[in-house]
Amino acid sequence: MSDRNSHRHLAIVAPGSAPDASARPLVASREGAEESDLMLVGDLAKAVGKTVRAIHLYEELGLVRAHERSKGRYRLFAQDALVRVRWIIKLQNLGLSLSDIQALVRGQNDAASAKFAAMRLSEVYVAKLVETQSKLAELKALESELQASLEFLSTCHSACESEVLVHSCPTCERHPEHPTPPELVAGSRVN
Amino acid sequence: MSDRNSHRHLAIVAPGSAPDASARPLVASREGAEESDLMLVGDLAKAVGKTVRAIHLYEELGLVRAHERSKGRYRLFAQDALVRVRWIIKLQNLGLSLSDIQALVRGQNDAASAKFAAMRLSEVYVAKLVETQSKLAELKALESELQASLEFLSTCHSACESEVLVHSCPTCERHPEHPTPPELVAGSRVN
DNA sequence: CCTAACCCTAACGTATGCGTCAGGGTTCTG
DNA sequence: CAGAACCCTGACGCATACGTTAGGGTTAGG
Repeated sequence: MSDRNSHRHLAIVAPGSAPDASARPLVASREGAEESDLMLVGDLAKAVGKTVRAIHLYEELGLVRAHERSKGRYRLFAQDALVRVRWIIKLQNLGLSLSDIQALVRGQNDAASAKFAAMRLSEVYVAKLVETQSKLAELKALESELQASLEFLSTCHSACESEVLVHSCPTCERHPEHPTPPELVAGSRVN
Repeated sequence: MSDRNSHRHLAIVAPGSAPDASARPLVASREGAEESDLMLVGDLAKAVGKTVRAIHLYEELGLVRAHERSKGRYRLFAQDALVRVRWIIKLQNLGLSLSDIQALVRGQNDAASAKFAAMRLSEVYVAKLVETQSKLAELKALESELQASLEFLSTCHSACESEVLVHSCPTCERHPEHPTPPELVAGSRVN
């Protein structure tokens, strides 16, 4: 946590009309259940597990927006920025690049109606669901291969002698359960 | 497939001793069940779904080796190169970088015994198994979120009117099953 | 011998997602 | 008012895994 952020007050400047120049509490203390409305970029970053640089980048790309700026041009983020950045992170984990996300955001912003926006979003999510499911299948297959390989290799640990060299593995008879070694094992011995 | 590779013969040059300069069939036809022993880099690349450049890179990094070279310095790969490259690809899919794989290969080559090599390999595979399982968990969670989001969004499609603007979504009452929208939906509306 | 289709080496280019200065303000505490 | 701890805006740097171009041989068929 920003050690020194705990008792801060910043003056804001309203975005639309009257530039509220009067000092007003914006970033309150974090003690107990007391939660403030606005936060600095460092707070946002820490809350979502990203760096300040990353948040800056997202803003540059139009993926997040500060709710307002302090008099000193500090970015002041509202709570919904947390939701937004977490959303970005999830999309990244789903395999979207930042420019994919940029396109998605634009599509949402440009949508004439909520219904249309929902349709666009659905299209992307359907595609990603399919991709995710095939990734899942692939990873499950790899998981099985790893397990089979580890089982195979455990026999090497228990039944093989220290003098045996790798190059004689092809003629090894110590793996009754595995007539042929798993690919993850076979591949390591080729060269 | 290399369209023109189908009737090739290359003279080889032996690696160790007598440089067998006599012409000898090396890359045979691919028709029917006839399979040859050696292949050119392009054939290997196509067989594993990588580019020639990628194979070259793997060789540079010491991850694969051509069995021999033709008189004209063409790389001639044996069948086990297929096993090897597929192994490399699987390791990549498991999240190892090429230099991780390089280290792994060196570790295997340097291993004094088969048993020791097996132990080293096991260590890597155990770590990757754990990683893979947590990735699986993460992806499953994302899959569920996608499904929940799509279900939520389908209500938008069926129950929302075209005139409704996105900004009024926060007060929408059309989602009885979802008191609060899924994060993948909520995040798309913040800005 | 000619040519299409490959292959070789060397080396620079590319896209992504931040990391990392540099140079200079801002806030809040004491 | 001093100082620590942040924040701001550029802008260049970086690692990965190849892509691409350049310039030049090689193979095998016709």
